[in-house]
Amino acid sequence: MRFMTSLKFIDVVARERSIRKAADKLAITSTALNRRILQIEEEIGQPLFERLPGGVRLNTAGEIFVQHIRSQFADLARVQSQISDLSGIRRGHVRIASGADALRRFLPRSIARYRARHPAVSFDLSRCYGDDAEARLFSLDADLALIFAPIRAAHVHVAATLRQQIHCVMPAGHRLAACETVRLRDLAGEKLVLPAPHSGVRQLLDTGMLRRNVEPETILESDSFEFMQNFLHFESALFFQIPIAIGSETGGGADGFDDQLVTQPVDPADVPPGTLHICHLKGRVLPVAAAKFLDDIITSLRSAYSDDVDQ
Amino acid sequence: MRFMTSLKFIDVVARERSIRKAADKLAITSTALNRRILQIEEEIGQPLFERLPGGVRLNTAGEIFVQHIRSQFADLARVQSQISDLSGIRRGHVRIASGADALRRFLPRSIARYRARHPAVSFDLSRCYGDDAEARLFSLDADLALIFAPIRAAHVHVAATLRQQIHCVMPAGHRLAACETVRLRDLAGEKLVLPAPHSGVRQLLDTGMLRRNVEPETILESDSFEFMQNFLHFESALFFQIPIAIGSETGGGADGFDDQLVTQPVDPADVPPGTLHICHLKGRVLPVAAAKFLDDIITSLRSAYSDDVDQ
DNA sequence: GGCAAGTGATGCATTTTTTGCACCGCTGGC
DNA sequence: GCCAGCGGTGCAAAAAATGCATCACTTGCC
Repeated sequence: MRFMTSLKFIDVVARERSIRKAADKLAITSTALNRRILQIEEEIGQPLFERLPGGVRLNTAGEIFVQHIRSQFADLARVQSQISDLSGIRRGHVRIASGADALRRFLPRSIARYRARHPAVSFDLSRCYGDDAEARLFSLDADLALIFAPIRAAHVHVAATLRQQIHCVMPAGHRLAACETVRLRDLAGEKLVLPAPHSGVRQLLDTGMLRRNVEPETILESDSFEFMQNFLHFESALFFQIPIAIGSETGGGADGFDDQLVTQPVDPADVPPGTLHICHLKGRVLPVAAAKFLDDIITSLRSAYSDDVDQ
Repeated sequence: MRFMTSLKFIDVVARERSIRKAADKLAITSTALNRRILQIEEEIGQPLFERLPGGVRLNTAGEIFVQHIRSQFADLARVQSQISDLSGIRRGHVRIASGADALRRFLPRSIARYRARHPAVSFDLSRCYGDDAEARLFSLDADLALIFAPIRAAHVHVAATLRQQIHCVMPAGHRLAACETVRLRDLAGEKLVLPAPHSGVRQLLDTGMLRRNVEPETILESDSFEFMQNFLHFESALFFQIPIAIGSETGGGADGFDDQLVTQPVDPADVPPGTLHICHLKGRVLPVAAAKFLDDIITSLRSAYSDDVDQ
């Protein structure tokens, strides 16, 4: 897209906060890049960057303009995917910002199923936490976000939500495996592996523990499901997850999940269910591919979790 | 805006439906223009125009792309006005599509008042009827529209409405000038000058006449207020208008209005009040200047017509 | 204090891109 | 069957973008 290069350049300079670094990245000379920026600033009639000794930084006008540029790029992508759709083949690129929960089992399966029908659609998955995901939506670096945490930003539109009860994962044969639900008071004396402090699961747990006045024995903190899962092979402990991360939505719960581990729901009276939010930027028209994929995962969630899905 | 020229070119070609005509308008050679178009079509990966023996025409992909281009231009204008606003001076350009009613007295006064505060804002007024106005909003050739007619298009957002009773304009000393309201049955035997058939006033009148079974003696049809007004100096007749076209909102009703003419409201029992719609394209973020001017006219309408304004 | 390394800006020669001219092939109307 | 109008193309000239060398400046370090 030759007619967008100058704008792309400005976007990169804004991200790199340096003309020379951006020039390296764009494989041109810093002088060429510098002059393009000066030219556009002249056309706009105002500088877009503050010149600092160590580089450049967007000023207020620049912030506004770069936001405009990004929305133009996103809109152009939408237009292209819409045009490609005319020829019958759905082309496009869907960029998803997701927490580790949905990224683990749900999204791989969903994307594979979607791609089986539309092989010309490519995907971009980036794992990130709530605030990051919202920021990525806002900077138009992501089309969709799946966040297991409260939504704070006002400019995010929640297309669907999925209620998820926290589950406790333990070695098969653990004494708690027999109970129907796990109560927090049962955790006394158990060794716990907790998720990272900023994760949605952790925050729900913390609130519950505080309320029930339970002081857990935390032996580890990790934001890696794989790590926790494998750790339990060596030392008996408990960790926590939500069903969508375990992949039980295909039924059974065994489905490829570690044979040596079992999961039990934590009692909702102790820890209330959290909410997975599936969202995109408010007011934005999504590219065809992203919009259809969004439909796709909502219907697939509904078929798996029916009552727990809201729109 | 050098980085938008190629897009502007495509827009003009789409409007002119001819590369050569567009090239004339853009003051370049047809070959240069032709090649720019071919280049962009190649970058898009699909042709945007059908080549006909007598020129070119947008194909479906082109329609989508041109709509994108126009929204880009509108958005760029918004960004520029927003950036200019940072420096304290409000710059910008507001394009208004309006019926003759509001264009006559209300808009000149409103715009002059606005420009007194913001001299760097320029305006573009185009008189057009309901459907045209909606089309202009959609093709982003207008920011605001003031239409005294029902809104049909779904993509139009109505920011405010103003109820307006049809008034009857007659020579001073006319026998009906004494009545409080004009009933349709009083019009029997009167010579009428009716507004153009597609005008909102005319359609309300027609409905009322049909219902009351009144057969008016129509001696003229005109869509020009000036014509009708001056015609009454030579031949005694009646014509119809809404208050906003007469300019009575500043109080009194005389205010520069023809001394030899008086206005009387048509009885609402015979002809229901119509609605002036003040609208813009749904989902669009208006440039600062347009948004503020919109606020301006809504508050000025409210102070003049209070109860008849809805938002 | 001075030096080195980093930044953005600028003059000038070079390369790349765009433009204009002349011309082609084609279609529709007279 | 010709003619006017259309879009498309080869080639040379004009214009724009680029790269190199260099400047002015700030910061951190010795």
